[in-house]
Amino acid sequence: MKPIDIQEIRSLALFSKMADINFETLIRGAYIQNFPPQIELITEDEPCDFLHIVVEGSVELFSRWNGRETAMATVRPISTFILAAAIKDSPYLMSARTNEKSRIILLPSKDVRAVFDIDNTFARSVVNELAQCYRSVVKTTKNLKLRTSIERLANYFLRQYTFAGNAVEFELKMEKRLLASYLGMTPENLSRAIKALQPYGVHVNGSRVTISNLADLIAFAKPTASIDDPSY
Amino acid sequence: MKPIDIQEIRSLALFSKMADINFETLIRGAYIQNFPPQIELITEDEPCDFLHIVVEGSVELFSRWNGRETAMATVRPISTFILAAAIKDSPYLMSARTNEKSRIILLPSKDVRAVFDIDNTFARSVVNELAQCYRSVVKTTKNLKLRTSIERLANYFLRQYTFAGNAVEFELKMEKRLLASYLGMTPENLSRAIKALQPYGVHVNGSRVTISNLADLIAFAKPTASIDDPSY
DNA sequence: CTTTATCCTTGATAAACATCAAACATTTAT
DNA sequence: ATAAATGTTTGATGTTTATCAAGGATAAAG
Repeated sequence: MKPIDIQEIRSLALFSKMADINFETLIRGAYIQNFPPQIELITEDEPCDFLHIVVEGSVELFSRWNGRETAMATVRPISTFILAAAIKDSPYLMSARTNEKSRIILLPSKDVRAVFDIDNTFARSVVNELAQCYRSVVKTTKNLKLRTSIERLANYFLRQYTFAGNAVEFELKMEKRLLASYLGMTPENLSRAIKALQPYGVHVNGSRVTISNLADLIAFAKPTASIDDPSY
Repeated sequence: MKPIDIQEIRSLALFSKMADINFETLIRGAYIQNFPPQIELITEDEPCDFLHIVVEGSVELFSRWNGRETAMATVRPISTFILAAAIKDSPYLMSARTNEKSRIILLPSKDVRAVFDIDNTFARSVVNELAQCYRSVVKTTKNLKLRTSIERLANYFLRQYTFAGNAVEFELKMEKRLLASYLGMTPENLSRAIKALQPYGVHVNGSRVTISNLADLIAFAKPTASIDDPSY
């Protein structure tokens, strides 16, 4: 396991512009922990004690209601999660569990709020991060309400294609049942949705995805920046 | 039509704490306009020129994709909308239209960003507003992914019951077809969902809703703060 | 390497939800 | 007040998606 590179944390957009002394304050109170897979890190409705930073591995944000559960997002290195709850000192709206062995930095949310109160640059970085998060969830809502499950899958593949550097062959980064939950469908439905995309030149073998007819897939999926472009 | 009460705007959480001189700057550049019903105020994917404040009437935020359309939220006086786009200087993610005759204040987003850059108190208010917006959309996503359409309607009625001051009789604040879209269903399906709630003591006559058996409705709807409490 | 557990797929079925068309109600405009 | 336009409800039907059960593949554990 490689050591934590504090400079890498420092260079995150959220922290890169703040005063050294305030960054020091955050780091001084920080914990770093290694977690095995499938550990529930936080539970929704509980008070927010820490701002989390995923340094290695990956974390699933999910939510439960009435015995049902749904995946909300996957957080990968290096990024923070539950910033809104930490700043507002509100209960978590989502739970989080490790998907794999993960290293997590825990910043006491009390410290985060204290620094937020005195460091104007940090406060502005928080604005940018929150605005980004907000827009991301709005895109998710649009995706859910405006598209069928097959359309959501097709556009997911196209986003992964772009993320992989316009590679027509790439690996799924999560288990299919997790992908299904993330896309708002059952695993069985995902299996069938994959089949339904074959006529558009998409083939999935295990976790390997091959797009053999990009034009057809795009014509079917009709991707749009205001839903599918993460930087938009 | 009553005149604009600047003090009322000033007292919004977003503006109440900022320096007078900066509030002046915002107001100096502001336009106030009256719009008839069904006017499209902003269109998604267009650059964000103004932060909007609804002073009278109501505005529907909605989104289009591939010939489909869905209602995302309704904005009522007095509150702002599309703050994230204004601060980030990013294109709108949603379109907006007046639902009824409405008065809207338009603050040039350039001014908003300029004041944001110099007024630290305002920047912090923006954080709070954005965090609130973010959490609100997360709740919407949970509502959509974890509940059936009938469950969403039942919980909507309970939220309105609470909003009306625990009144078991209240008026729907929007057309049913808009409510249907907001809840992620068709108008036909909403009609049937209303019927499906009759056994739980919910009766709807025109726009008048009567809850005759609150306990039964709650038992069915299973409301939870982390989805249904707007202040959570 | 074999066993065991977990995940994935498939088929059959059921539930949820959408679409279409027509009747009915309500609102708006003349 | 009346006609026209728009919104709502209902019934019939079709599509989409979920559930249940079983078999097959894959990966982890002994």
